[in-house]
Amino acid sequence: MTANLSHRPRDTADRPSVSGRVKLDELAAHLGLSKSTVSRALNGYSDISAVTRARVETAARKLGYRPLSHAQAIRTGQVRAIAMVLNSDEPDRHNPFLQDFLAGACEAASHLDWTMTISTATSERDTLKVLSRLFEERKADGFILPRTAVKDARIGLLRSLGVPHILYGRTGYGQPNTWEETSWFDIAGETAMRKAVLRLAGFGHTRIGYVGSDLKFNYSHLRRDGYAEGLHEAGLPLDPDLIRDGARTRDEGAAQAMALMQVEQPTTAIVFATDLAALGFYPVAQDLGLEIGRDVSIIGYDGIPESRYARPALTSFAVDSHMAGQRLATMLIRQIRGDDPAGLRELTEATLVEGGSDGPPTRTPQELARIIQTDNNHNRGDRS
Amino acid sequence: MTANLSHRPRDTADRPSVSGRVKLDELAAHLGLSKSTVSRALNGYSDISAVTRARVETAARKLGYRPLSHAQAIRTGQVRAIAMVLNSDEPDRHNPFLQDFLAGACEAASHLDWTMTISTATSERDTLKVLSRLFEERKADGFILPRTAVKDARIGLLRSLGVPHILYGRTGYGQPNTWEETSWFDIAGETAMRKAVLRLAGFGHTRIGYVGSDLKFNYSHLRRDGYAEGLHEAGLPLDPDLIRDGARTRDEGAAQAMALMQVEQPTTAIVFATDLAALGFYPVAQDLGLEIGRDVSIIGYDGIPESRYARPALTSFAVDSHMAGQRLATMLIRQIRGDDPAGLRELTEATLVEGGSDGPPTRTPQELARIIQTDNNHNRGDRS
DNA sequence: TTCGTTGCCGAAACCGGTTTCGGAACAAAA
DNA sequence: TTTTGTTCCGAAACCGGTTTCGGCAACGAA
Repeated sequence: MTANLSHRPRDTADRPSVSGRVKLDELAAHLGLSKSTVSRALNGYSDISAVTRARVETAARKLGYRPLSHAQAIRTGQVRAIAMVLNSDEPDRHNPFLQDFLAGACEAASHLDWTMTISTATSERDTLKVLSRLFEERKADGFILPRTAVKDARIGLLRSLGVPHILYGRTGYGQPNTWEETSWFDIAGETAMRKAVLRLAGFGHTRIGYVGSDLKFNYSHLRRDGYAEGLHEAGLPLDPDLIRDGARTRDEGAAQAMALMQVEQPTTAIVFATDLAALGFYPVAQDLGLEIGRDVSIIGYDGIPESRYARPALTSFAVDSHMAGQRLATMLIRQIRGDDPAGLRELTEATLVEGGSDGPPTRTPQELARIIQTDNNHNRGDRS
Repeated sequence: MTANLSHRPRDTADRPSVSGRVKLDELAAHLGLSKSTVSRALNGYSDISAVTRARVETAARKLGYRPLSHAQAIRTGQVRAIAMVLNSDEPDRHNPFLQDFLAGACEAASHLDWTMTISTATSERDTLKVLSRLFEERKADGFILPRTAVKDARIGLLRSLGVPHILYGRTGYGQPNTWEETSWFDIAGETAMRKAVLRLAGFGHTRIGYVGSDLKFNYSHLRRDGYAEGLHEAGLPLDPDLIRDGARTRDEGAAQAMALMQVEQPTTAIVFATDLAALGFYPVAQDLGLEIGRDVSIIGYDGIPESRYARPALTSFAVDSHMAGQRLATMLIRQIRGDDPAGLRELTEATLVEGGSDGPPTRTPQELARIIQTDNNHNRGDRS
């Protein structure tokens, strides 16, 4: 094996390197230029003549020259990579949108010749450690922070370290100006919730319940506000008993919805902060003897694919994860390149996707209560 | 605040650098050693005395020294990163397991102080380009190739480039020794399919259908073989009419299953190569007036979360994506570090998760045909 | 005492790019 | 003709590590 090596002729500069890769040296030698000139030509310096630049560029393309990113990084300090740390601790972590989101982010990053590195953590504290390590080793130049919390330790850490970052979601609910200089991208869940209430009120519903999500996340507060605002606009009273929070999963959504229905005056409609919680309501409704879309109307939020396959299909406000990933990646890269973080903010809206899960009320709360009472006795213990 | 700085004596090497980061130089100066000694001490060279090594290690820990990965890479040629390119073109790309898989892979990688970079492509050709770029710029030292096809262009490319890679799934079905020197990790879908048939046969079914997946993927062939083998072991005849291939999505699964039922002699049980296809059967069964688990038995494969929430819950062979990611990452890193690829192979099995979707047959094919005939007329055109 | 060894460390080259700086060539102004 | 600018490029420093190589002590053996 090694015998080959000793027999090999002494290499001259023009010959492609052993590894097959063309190096800057070799490209320069091929062109009869110095490597500094070639480098500057490729990086758009203005002290290179137009003809030389053109020559260099065509030669680079022809020889397939591709600079090693880490070799560039050692001088420039940038690895041209952004990162995201997922918390695999969450109970609702089975996010079917992850691939869409990543596709959007990677697409945008690739387009600018950047890459995306991801990592996972098993807790909030672990997340901070992973973020630190990733940046200290310069595996990434900046971070996308998904699932922002009301009080989010990640933001403080990265800000104190001076590391570029962008939030997917706002933060600091109730503490104005907390995210003064932070850039973010978000989808206005509050607007969707407001519209959901108005839609239901437009159908004629007057008792509209709300099942919210984990209040540690910022979006939960905003969506609840949107629900309240919708009621206000519709001229309906805000009844605290109709608000149930903390439904993170399907089962928790089912439990909270159940709590709204098994009372003297059940709601005729429910707005869910997440599709997952809304989907949890389907078996519950069946057990209670209620037909979704007729006896009781529900609206969800997220637009997860499963909601399209529920029967009836769930009316929901769909989020464009692909676009979110794309915007976040481009905005983050722009920030790393020097843009002012405060200027990098965007708020978009979810789009309503109509299903068959909502419509005009067909029952009064009293009638619902009666159905639930009788039917619940029948089916009790029927399920595991 | 900054006043402190100006009063400070002209800096000797001991002071931490401006950026806050401790560099190897500074660590060495702090210790009164040369940086080469410190580097060798940290990298486990044998020509460093035990006491010196210990001193270096504690100092490094205390000062929080963390080498820049790209600075190391320039000399070592390794960036300590593995990558995976997802094809976001697939119709069944909404993989709820992605996060589990990534978590497993990242966990294993982090444990060895490696990282994971991901990218997406929009077609098969695009995938090849992305792989090339990623490796040429040395964004990664090796690749995990998910969703192996029977004829997989990615493998040829990476092999010809001499790039380390590992397959998630086998390849080269029908062409023995194609993947001679390639390392892979896979879950024996064929075994699961065989067991599924035997389970159904054990229940007393004699007409067992099969709905397979896209034959361009290697696993589709293996699973179909497993189905055939199961029939053989059970002493049942293999009827080509009971085999339907190419169901990539829910809807396609529904269509193929429908084709198995709307005949003179419907099957009393169906084995699905994927849960997604099996879930597509639920509304179909309802339309046909059949109760899943009684009138017709079905078994799926994958163990996606939705199958737990179907009613009745889908009996399925569950795949441990987290483990898969973990094994693939560790095996790939081991390969990059010099292990023989041919020795790095693993085959595990999926685990049966019982739901209520299968059981002893309660109808003969003739009875099923009659039910379907009448009920189908009733419900025709009932759905959008 | 002398001559290898061996253990341990420092100096310097090296990796593949980027960036600074100075200077040659040439044109325009004095 | 000399001076002053421009334009454009090469030499060399530089980034922060890793690796090679040689040398100095200390030690044991002759």
